[in-house]
Amino acid sequence: MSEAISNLSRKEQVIRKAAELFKEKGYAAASMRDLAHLLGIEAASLYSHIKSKEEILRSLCFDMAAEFQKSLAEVESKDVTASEKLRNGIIGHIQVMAKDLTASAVFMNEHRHLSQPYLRDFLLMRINYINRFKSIIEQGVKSGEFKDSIDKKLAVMTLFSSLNWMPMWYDPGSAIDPLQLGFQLADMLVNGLKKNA
Amino acid sequence: MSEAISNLSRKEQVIRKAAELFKEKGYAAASMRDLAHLLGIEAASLYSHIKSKEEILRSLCFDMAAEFQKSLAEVESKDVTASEKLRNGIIGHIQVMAKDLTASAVFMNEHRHLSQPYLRDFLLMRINYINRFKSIIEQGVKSGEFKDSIDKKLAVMTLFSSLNWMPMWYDPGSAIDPLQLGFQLADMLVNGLKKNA
DNA sequence: AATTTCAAGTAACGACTGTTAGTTATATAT
DNA sequence: ATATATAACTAACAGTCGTTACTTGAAATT
Repeated sequence: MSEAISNLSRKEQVIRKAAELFKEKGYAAASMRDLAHLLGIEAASLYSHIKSKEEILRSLCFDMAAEFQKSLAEVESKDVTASEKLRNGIIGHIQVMAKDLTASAVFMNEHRHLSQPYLRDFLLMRINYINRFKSIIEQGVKSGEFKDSIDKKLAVMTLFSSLNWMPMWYDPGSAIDPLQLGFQLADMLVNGLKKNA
Repeated sequence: MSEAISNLSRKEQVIRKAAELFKEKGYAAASMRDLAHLLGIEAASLYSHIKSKEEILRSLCFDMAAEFQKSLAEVESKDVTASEKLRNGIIGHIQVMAKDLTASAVFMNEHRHLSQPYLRDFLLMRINYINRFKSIIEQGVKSGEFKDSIDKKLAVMTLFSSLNWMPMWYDPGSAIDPLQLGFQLADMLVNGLKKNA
C-alpha cells in the first residue's frame, strides 16, 4: 500500500516536471535526458517511474480532459437560461485550466503527438465537448437570447480559441484572479466590447 | 537571371511543402527525410535549395510577419472611429491569414523553435503588433465607444486567440468566405453574441 | 537482523537526426 | 558543340533519441 502511494507521489513529480518541460519546449523537442537533468537524475532512471515518454503525455492530456468533462456536466445539469449556461461553462472551463496552467498548455498544444488509438479517442472527446457548447449556443439562438445571424461554428470556435490560449498569456500572479477573468471573458463574448447604447 | 528565378521557384516549392509538413507534424517532429520523401527526392538534395531546416522556418515566420505589419499599417493610416479601425484590423488580419493558411499555422504554432537572435526579433515584432491593436482598443474606450470596464490585456489577448486559431479549423472550401468570416468575427467581438435589446 | 522495496546508477542498443562532401545526369545558353 | 547551371544522387559524419538490462545503495518492513 505505502509503496503505491509513495511511488505515485514520485511519479507525480516526474509528470509535473515533464509538463513544464513539454510546455516550454514542446513535446517533440523535449528529450528524456532534458527531463532527467531537471530532476537531477539520469535519463534511464526515469523508467523506474514511468513506462514511456508518451505515457506522460497521455496522463497529462486525459486527466485534463476528464476535468473539463466533469465541469461541463455539472453546468449542463442546472436548469438555467442559455446565456447563463454559456457563462457558467466559460467560467468552469477557465477554473479547470487555472488549477493547472502548465498541464492545460500541454493539453492544448501537444495532444497531437499522441499515437493511435489514443489520439483518436482524444479528438472524439474534444469534438463531443465542443458540440455540447455548440448546443448551448443553439439553445440561445432558439430562445431568442442570441442573434440568429451568427455562424454557430464560428461562434463556438472563437469561444474555444479564446479559452484555450489563456494558459499561454495568463499570469497567475497578476491582479485579476481566474474567477474574475472568467466573468470578464464571458461578458466580453456574450455582450461584446461595445457599450450598450 | 534565369538561374535565380528558377532557383527561387524550386526553393519556394520546398518551403511550401515544408510548411504543410510543419503544420501537420510540428517543426521538431518533422524530419528533413520526411520533407524530402514528400518531394520525391533524397534528404541531402534539399540542401541544393535551402541552407538549413531553420532557414525554412525563418522564411515562413518572417514573411508572414511582414504581411501582418503591412496590413495593420494600412488600417492605421485611415482616419476612422476606433470600432471601424478595430473591425478593419480584424478583417485585414484574417485576409492575410486566408492567403496562406498553412504558413499562418506555422507562424502561430512553430515560431518558438526559432533560435536566437531570430526568436527575440520575432517576439518583439509580435508584441509591437499586439500593442498597436491594444492602442486601438484604448482609443475606443477613451472615445466612449467601448466599455471602460473591460480589461484591455484580456480584450486584446482574446482577440488574438480567436484570430490565431482560425487557420486550425477554417476550411477554405466551406460556405463562408474569408471576408464574410472577418465581418462576422469582428461583429461578434465588438457586439457580442447577445441580441441588442 | 534479514528481507523487501524504492530510487537511483552504469552501459549500451539500434534507430534516427541535420548536415557535409563530392559526384553525375540533364537541360539551357553561348 | 561547348560551357554552364540546375537539381538531383550516394555515402557518410557525429550527435541525439527513447529505451532496455542489469546493478547498487539506502530506507522501510517483517
